[in-house]
Amino acid sequence: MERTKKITIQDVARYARVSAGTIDRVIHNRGRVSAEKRKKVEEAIKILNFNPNLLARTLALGKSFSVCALIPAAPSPRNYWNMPLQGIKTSAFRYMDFGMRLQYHFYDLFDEFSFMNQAAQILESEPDGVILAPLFLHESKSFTSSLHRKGIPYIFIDADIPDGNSLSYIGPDVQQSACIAGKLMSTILPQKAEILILNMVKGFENASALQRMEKGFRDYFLKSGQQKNKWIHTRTIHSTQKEKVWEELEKFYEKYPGIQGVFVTNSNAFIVAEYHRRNALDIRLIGFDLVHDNIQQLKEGSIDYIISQSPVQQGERAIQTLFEAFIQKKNPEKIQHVPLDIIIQENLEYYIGFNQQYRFKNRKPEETILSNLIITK
Amino acid sequence: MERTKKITIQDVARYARVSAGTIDRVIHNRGRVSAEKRKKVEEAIKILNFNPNLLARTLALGKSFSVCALIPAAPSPRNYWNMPLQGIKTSAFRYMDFGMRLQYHFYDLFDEFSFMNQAAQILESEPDGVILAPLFLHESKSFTSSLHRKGIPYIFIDADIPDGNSLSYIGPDVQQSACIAGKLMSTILPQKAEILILNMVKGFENASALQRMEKGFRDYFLKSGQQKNKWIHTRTIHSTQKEKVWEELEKFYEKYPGIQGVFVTNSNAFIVAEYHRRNALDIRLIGFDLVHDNIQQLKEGSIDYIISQSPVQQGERAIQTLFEAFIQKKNPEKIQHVPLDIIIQENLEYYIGFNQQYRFKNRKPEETILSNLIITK
DNA sequence: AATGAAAGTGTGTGCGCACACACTAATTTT
DNA sequence: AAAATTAGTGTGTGCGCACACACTTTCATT
Repeated sequence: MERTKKITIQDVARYARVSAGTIDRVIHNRGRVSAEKRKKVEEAIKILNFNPNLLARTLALGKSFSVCALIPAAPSPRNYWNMPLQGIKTSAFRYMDFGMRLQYHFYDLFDEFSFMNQAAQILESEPDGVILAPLFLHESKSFTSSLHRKGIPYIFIDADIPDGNSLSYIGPDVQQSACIAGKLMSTILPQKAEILILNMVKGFENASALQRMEKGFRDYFLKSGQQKNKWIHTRTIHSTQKEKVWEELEKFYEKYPGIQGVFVTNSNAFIVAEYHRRNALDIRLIGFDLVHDNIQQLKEGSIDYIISQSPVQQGERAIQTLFEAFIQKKNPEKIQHVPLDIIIQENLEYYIGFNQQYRFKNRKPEETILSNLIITK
Repeated sequence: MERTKKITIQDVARYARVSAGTIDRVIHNRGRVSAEKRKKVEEAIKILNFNPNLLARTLALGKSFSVCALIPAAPSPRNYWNMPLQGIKTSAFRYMDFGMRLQYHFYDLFDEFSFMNQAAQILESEPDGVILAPLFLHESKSFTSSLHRKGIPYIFIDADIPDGNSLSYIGPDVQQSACIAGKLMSTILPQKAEILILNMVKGFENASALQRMEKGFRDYFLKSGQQKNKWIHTRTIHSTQKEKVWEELEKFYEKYPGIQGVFVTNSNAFIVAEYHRRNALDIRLIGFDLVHDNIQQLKEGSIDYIISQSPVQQGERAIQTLFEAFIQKKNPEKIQHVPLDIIIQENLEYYIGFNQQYRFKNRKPEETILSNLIITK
């Protein structure tokens, strides 16, 4: 714990034989510096390897950055959308003293209007940055173009809308994750098999993601030369309600009784798993995301593989990216893919434990984040 | 970017009708405060929800924390040990302004003496914290007990030596990772099969880890009721030299020609993969860690699965943990398991890409970290 | 009753930086 | 040629905190 010294602006000033003010002008390109001294200063900075102290800078500026997160509401603590939220919360909490202020805006997964509503609120509050999960394609596009017009940077998480204007996309490579699903499916099915790709969406969601998902899955079998042995169907059920889905499944299985494997393209695999279990169907099942019900079904063997797309990390990286952009003036990578984790019964506990660590670290952030906020001007 | 205001020590002082100095005394338990005022202050802190600004505090203290990392040297950039190092570097860089000073001490993976040598140097420099990969059991124990005596906290990464004194262990659950290997192996082998667990160690390494590894692997087959159908051998080759290993392998395969799957318990699976390829042996292979040669062999199909134990993250979390312990006075979790990633040909690219992000973010940290260091007292 | 120590409290300075302001010297304007 | 700009530079203050120090009050000691 010794007292050490980094090069400070004063050291540079002494070395260049000018005052700290001049150094400051050079650093921030504020002009009002003669060419001669500017050169001297730049030299000194280089030679002494001066790096402004981020703490002092932030403290002196005393600015704060408001960040809005626009994500689906998690109706229960077990819901998938709690996980990115956890990541966002913990990370934002960490950067609070740096002036990061976080506001959540939740929308109803099944209600475009709630999305638009919240989006409008965000636009009104004129934040410095936005993190959003663009589940509704059309509405998201409209929202982000408004943000772009206002010069407010935004980050997509979970799903991408490649529009060239977003600060970054943080999430899985959809096509790739589907390809992994294909590989895993092929390891648990016989040579010849009939497979179902099952989409469950309420209605008007980001359809291109579904297409890329399907492509990735089919591509695996194509690339590995199995397409002749695999008969792959695709079905989209426009609901995520248990009864409705079961009904549709019943119809489908009646028509295609030979199905041996199902790939569910979102986090609702457990609904299918339950159906299989109830009807004593021996069908392999692969799905996404470590939500509670999926975990249960994996434990009981009704789901074979779960692919997890680091949801907590997505939230963390989003905040981290904004922090770096605002405070450190970094230009982030346009695309930040997150690890895709393959979960089976045997490693399940460790992923759950890992998430709990996050939950633990994050005991009471929301009060502290918001109650401290007093806007003075 | 508005100007916002958090509760400051002055606000609390006004509220409690005392001076800032008194608040400070209460916060730091420095005594010299009457019971009456102490109570008032504590109340005020609670009511106003005062959280000292970490930036200002760090700035005012001006202390720095020296951290020593004791890990194996990475002879080439492709070496496994570069990955934890990357994580350590980037993370330490991030906390530089908080006073974190990092020093690397590398030891030869095959030379206990170099370990002891470096360890002695560390003890002499009396750092505030130590991160070490305890590959040599005996030497590590001796080193950490010295650290303990001196009151220097230390963190194990990669492998654990449960001694009750370490600040934390950050790494995989060895037994669990082996269990996953078992599961994966069982998906790619026929019902009845003969399997080899292959250890490759130079000599006097942390043997308990090997034992737990073997136990985890065998346990899987036990738990899943396959032990009667699987004949599992264990061999330990006391070398990691290609020729030597090949020689031993040849002998072994001659004796047991029925081997259909090999599980290599460290990052040297590629050596075995090459042997299989050269001799056109159709043997399934599972190993650890995304080192270059393993990646190659996975691409070419000579390795079937690679289990990766988030090496970069290990380094990051280690630094992060020390930061939190020093700056935020947090008590870290004693055991921090990292995610175990299952890598196949199809998701390989994404893990590599992910690592490259780190490498990119980390362009020139070492100069900056060390050259700024001037110890004044 | 005088002295001193100890307990209790407030003030002032510095951490490194950003920025407003004051000041000087060199131009330009009239 | 005097006045008014403007370019170029240094000084001072505050961000929120920790800590040294000065100061006041209390109470034991002689």
